[in-house]
Amino acid sequence: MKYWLMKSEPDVYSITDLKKNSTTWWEGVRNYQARNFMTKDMSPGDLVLFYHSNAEPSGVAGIAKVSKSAEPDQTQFDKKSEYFEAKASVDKPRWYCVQIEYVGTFKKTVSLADLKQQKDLKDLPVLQKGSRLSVQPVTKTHFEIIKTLGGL
DNA sequence: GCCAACGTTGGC
DNA sequence: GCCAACGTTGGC
Repeated sequence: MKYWLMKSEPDVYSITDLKKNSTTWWEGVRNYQARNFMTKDMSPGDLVLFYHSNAEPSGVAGIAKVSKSAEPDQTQFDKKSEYFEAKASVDKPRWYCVQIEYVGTFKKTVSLADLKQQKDLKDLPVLQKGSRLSVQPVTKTHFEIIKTLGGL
């Protein structure tokens, strides 16, 4: 089993939305490295730190898990979607996404400031300068520390 | 709103 | 295959 951190802007899709919907396809990822993590390395059952970016405060808001392995992201075929990809076709999809399922919401978001205070988390990818990747692997140790900080 | 960091594109 | 220009991300 692996552990991940996935970013979302809560104005677009928050942990509360995921709780409401129970599951969601993680559509809209348009970065090759993030895509490759989803297609090659993620498996159902993997656990996910749900990270709110561009938020007040930004930080880890809860836990989800991978419920279905990667399939073609349908939004790339939709001309009306902001995620439309002209170079993709149903025969040759370019973008993929996994389905994730709600697990739990932290009592209080573990903010970036909280994360930075933890010496044991100094190597956490999301804390590194210029870290923009929206799907990142995290170690089991880091996952457990953050889960505990979040009260789960 | 600013801007540093990073990814992608496209001319050559 | 290089690299300048451009677009995006995301903290502050």
